[in-house]
Amino acid sequence: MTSSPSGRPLRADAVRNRAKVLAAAEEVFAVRGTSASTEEVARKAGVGIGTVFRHFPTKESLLEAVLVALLERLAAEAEGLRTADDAGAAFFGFFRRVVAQAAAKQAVTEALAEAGVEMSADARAATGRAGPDLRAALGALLERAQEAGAVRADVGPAEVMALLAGMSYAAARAGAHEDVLRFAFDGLRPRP
Amino acid sequence: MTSSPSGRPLRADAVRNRAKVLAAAEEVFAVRGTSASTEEVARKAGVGIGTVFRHFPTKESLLEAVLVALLERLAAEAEGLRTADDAGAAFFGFFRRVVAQAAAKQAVTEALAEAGVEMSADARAATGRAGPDLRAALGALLERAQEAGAVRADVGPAEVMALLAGMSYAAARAGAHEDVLRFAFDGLRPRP
Amino acid sequence: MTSSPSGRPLRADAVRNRAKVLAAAEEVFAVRGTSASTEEVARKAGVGIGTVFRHFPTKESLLEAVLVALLERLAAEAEGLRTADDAGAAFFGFFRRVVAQAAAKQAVTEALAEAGVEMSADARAATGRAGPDLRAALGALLERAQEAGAVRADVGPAEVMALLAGMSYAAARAGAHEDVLRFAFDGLRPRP
Amino acid sequence: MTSSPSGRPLRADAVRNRAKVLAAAEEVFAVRGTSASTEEVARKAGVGIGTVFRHFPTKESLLEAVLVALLERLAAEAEGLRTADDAGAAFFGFFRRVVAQAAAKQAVTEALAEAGVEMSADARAATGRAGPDLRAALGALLERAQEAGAVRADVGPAEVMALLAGMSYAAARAGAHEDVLRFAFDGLRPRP
DNA sequence: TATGAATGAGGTTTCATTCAT
DNA sequence: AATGAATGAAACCTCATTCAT
Repeated sequence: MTSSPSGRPLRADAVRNRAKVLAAAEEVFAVRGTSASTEEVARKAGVGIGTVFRHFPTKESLLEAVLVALLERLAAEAEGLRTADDAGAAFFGFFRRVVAQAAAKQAVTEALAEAGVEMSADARAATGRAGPDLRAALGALLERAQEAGAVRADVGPAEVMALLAGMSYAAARAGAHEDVLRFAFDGLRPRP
Repeated sequence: MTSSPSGRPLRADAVRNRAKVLAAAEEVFAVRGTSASTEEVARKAGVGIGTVFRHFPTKESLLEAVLVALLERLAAEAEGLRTADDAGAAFFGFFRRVVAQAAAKQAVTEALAEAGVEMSADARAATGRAGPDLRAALGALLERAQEAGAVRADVGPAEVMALLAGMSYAAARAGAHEDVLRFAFDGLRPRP
Repeated sequence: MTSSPSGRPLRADAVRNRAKVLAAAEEVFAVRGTSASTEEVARKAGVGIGTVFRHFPTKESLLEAVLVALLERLAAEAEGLRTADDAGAAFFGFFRRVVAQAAAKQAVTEALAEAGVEMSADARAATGRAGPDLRAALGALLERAQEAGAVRADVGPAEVMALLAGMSYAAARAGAHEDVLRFAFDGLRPRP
Repeated sequence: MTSSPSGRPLRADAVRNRAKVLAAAEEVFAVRGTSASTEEVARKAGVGIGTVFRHFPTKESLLEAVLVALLERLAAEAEGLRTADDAGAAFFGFFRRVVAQAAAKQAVTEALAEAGVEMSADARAATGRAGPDLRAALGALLERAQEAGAVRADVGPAEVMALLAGMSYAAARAGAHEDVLRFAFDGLRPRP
């Protein structure tokens, strides 16, 4: 899972440092935006600037890694809800939690957008399996919720992803909260 | 309205230059993102870099001016719909057109987010009257649509602004279109 | 002659600064080798680092400009000797002076090598007309010296350029002087 | 002869590694120039970067070792020709072969220049016995060639070394070959 | 007023060297 | 002894901003 570009497994301390750098990057980019300097990431991680570049040879690759990590976390969370008792609650709850995270971490929104339906070839390459994984897991939640009658039948996973990205953006930037989600959710429910 | 930083009215050619710079900035930032260089804006406008900084003393002030211009345009459009015959069509049509614009110009999304409900003091100072103007005009459209029974009564202008920003973002980044708006609009309609 | 990339003539002060930078670069690279830093050149020239990069957008382009300047100077010198009375003295004297210069400035040798007979397409593009100009001027000197019987008839300009480059290198690095040129010159004279 | 920096004799595998590193350095520096990274040498040698620095504690010491190895090889070759039948052919043949090698490996030229007549104290310390050895062996070839009447009597070993370095440079950089050597050799032959 | 050359802080990236494993 | 991750100084280059022309 965590292996060097040469294919060999990383040394234990290298793994630790890689994780420290990634965590620091996530936080710094969330707070300061993606234009924050790599040097600040290094400082926050408590490592030398050279260490950051050993693990992520360009700033872009570091940004990508942050996105991938976020997507993987979300996909895992969705995956865990696949067998929940109440399919509707699982679906809407997941949606709600993603948006809440986005309100705290701007990067989440960008990650969602990148993972979105019609990705560019570049973005697809960048996020690797993480984007498709999330879409698949979300698709499964959606399907079960539809079967349970909690979500209308004429919605597709692509539309849900787009709504998710949009609501996350709104939460992060325009200060939207529960109030706004109410309407979005009503739009997804079967018309009475 | 168009006056130099020193407060004096601008000479005719200075007014023309200011407009040229603004138009160029709008295009350059739309295409290249806000990290495009001021120099590129000057080149596109066909003026010297010094001229750009004479009219907009910092890059940030130039970005703000672009936002304000966009907001003013949207507010004017909304204003023009205030007396439309079909209040529901006016409201949803305006929403749709804003999102369509956003799909083409990323800056629109950012402008909407900045104009959003609970703006920071900084942003408020930056966008001046443009944000409130848009919110007021949109509020009027909303109210009339609600009176006409086209939009549910428990929505406020703040929520609409947030939805607008979110859907614009989704359109610009995640490739969402009409398909997604369908659900958002259904969420805003009165429950049958 | 000295014009900006955009084709317009440079402002007077810009011309002065360009010359200062070029002179500084010549000296710094001569003393410290081509791996000397661009910052040192800026310091020596008494300008900011940004100024160096405004005139020469990459370090490579600065190195090229130094080479070109050297080649142009040599070509001009050779050109001036075209009508000298004693064609043999003109030829050998020029050769000698070039080697003496090379002993002081390492860059001269590199310039000669770049200007040499079978240049790569890259180098040709880099040195522009400067290399061919020098070869042409040197060729003229050679021809007249051959007609005057001072140089053997079976030497071509390409061989002379190669000898020139080689002797310059020897002078600069291995400390060769007049003693060594004696033999090289004897090799170029008609066999008695 | 091959001992670690600490003076102790090396283990057999350490000797092998030292040789691997040296061979890799020779090739890498020949192809990429002396600014190639130490890391690339390590990669080519198939060892870790730490191993390179264990054997050659600075990059400069590695470069020196490459030079010394080249000089030793040339000195050995010259040594082997000391008793050749045709002293003139031996001398000129050796000269020719050195130049041919230099055309392929830039480092040869630098090695020759370093080994040249009036070395700096630094360079002398660096190349150790290798420079003097080559000069001595070349001097012997020269002397015998002079006794045989193949080379003029007024040339000294210092001048020959300088010519050798210069012609090697010309061969490596300016693409000179046999054509140019003809004239250099004629310059060394007795005037008829 | 308009121009664009000059400035220099700051960003990304490389690499010789050190040191824990 | 060998490894390769960590280090950080220093390189190249960009760009918002200032200022002489």
